[in-house]
This record gives sequence, C-alpha cells and structure tokens, in this order.
Amino acid sequence: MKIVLFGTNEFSLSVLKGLIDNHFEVVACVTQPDKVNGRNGKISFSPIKNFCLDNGIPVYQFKNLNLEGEAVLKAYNPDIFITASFGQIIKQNILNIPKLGTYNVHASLLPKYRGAAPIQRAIMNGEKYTGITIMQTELGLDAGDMFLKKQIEILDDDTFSSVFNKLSTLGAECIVEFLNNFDTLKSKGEKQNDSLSTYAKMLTDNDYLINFNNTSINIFNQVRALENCYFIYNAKRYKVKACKPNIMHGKAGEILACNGKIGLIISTADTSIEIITIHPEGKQPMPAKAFMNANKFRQGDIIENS
RNA sequence: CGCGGGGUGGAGCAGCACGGCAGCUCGCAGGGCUCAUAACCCUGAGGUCAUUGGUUCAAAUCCAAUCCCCGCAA
Repeated sequence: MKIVLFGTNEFSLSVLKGLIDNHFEVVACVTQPDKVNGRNGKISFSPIKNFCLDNGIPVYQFKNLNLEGEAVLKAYNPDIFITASFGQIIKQNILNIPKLGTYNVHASLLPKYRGAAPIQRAIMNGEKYTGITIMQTELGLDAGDMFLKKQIEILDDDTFSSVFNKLSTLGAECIVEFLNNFDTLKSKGEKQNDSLSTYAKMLTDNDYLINFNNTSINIFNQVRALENCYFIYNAKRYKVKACKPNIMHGKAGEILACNGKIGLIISTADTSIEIITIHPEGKQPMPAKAFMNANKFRQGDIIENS
C-alpha cells in the first residue's frame, strides 16, 4: 500500500513514525514551506521535513499544492493519502488522486472541535474528554465520514503539551489500526451529525491575553490550554506558563500578594490565581516566587487588560 | 541589515546617563527565640560583574569587538 503523508508538526511526525514502525510504505511526504526565524534570519524546517531528510523519504513543499502538486503526486501512483495537521486546504483534484481515498487524523472527538485548534479549544472550554477521529478528508472543514474514534481523559493537571503528546501517540495508534482493518472500518463509516458540530477557531493574540475579569477556572483552563498566555503590568509583558486557582479574593486584577515567600497571587472575578511560573520579557521562564524577590510588583496594584 | 530586552555570589534583581569600598530580596550554614505564623532575631560562607582588547591613577560603570539567552513582529 503506497502512502503519501501530508503533515507539518510533531503530531504529524508521530503519525508518520507510527506508519513506518508498522511497516507501511510511505513513498513521500508533503509539508509546509520552510519558515524564516526573524530574529536571526535562520530558516527552520518542519519536523516532517527533518525526519524525511534524515530517512531518505522524498519530501515536497508546494507553494500552491493544488496547482503544482497534482502531476508530481500522481506519478507515485499512490493508494492512500493521510493528512495530519497539514495546515493547508486540499482541493478535490488532489483528494481524488489516491485509489483508496484520502483520510485525516483529527485531534478531537468529531463532530466537536472541527478546525485549526481542537486541542487548545477543548482544554480552554474545560472539557473532560477529547480524542482522535480518523475520517474522510473532504473539502468541507473536518466534516467527512468517521471511521474510528478513540477518547482520552483530560485531567486537571493536563496542559496543551501533555494532551498534545498523548494525542500524538494515540493518533499514530489509530491510523495504524485503521489501515490494518481498512475494509471493515471503511464499510462502517459514520456520518457526522452536523447539528452537534462545533468549530475550534484558529487562535489569535486576543486568546492569549489574560482577562482578570474572568473566573479563576476559566483563566486556569486558558493558561494550561495555551501555555503562553500573558498579562501586561507597568508596560511590560509577563507570560504565565503555569498557574493554579487560589482561595483569596479582592478586586479583579488586584495584586494580592507578591513576595518571595508566597509568590504572586492576583485576584480574578470570583477568587484568585496563584502564578506558578512566569516569563518576563527578555528573561527565561522562572518560578514566580523567584521573580518576586526582585520587587518589581506592588501589592494592591490593579492589573488592567488594555 | 525588521524592532526591542538581557548576561552582576546558588536563585531573582539593583547599581551603569555622572568611573571611586560589591548592594537588595531570597536560599544555604551555624546560633538564638516562639504555643503559634508568609514566623522572627543574630552571625557566617559564597563574586574572574558573559568574553577579549582599549582609555584611565582607578572600570560592573566609558570605547571597540565577540559569544550566549529571551520578548515582539513574521
């Protein structure tokens, strides 16, 4: 079975490795164009590209996949396309190429959280479960028929990274199971109930800004879902890498404690959150208790979100 | 040549525009004190001020070059 994998990030890579470790024939990969790192001007390759280069797998980066890719991919005479966190829309002329179809490894329990940021949105919303769905890749956004679904629990101490890692592993397991039982599972395809579908919108800068007028649990979920949330204090940006709800309470945004013994506690709409790990501009991430030793914060100040 | 911040005892920072004893909050070690606390009090150890060169009677501080870390933007 000749497979072409479309993917970019570590999730895609986990799926690719799963295929190779289980002796599927991956004849080529398609990944996003290289990105330029603005600070040092260096070019960085996607994880998929690095792996392919190291392992002698042909890898393609089309500026316009739908125009340039058709002839190239047809030449491989592929049986199946697998997509996993590819990040580009694939048009019908490409989807039609493989004999057995194109299938997607999606990191949510469809029809919930279709779209670009399913893991983050699920954690942000305080979901208790998420999972992997293997489904038909169609023009419609993650709306194709479903063939295999597996769920995992989102624990209170899970973060984006931990869920991402679990789902990367599970995604690889699912695609292998799907391909090993292709005929059976393919025949048992299930339509998505569109009326139950939700959309995991792409993340914007505004999603990362912490609003202390929200409740503690919402901020807690936001921080662990995105891991790079921030607030602004004295015109400086502070990223919150980890926090936990606290029982103290004051005016929303009020700094309730800021010293090396207790750390940093900021009031929310209902109670407060304790900042565990903070990342000031220009510095390394560090324990909030350590940074509080520097006396940059003043108790009683209100953090506005502008 | 995209914009910007930073490197100072183990941690986090101040000091630098104007050169003149290495400072603060913690941690650590020893001692004291309290029914108790984010406890408190006393004492102590611990520094190549990123690197290299220059200016100077004198450099963490001024000049030149280099290395490393990070934020924004993309």
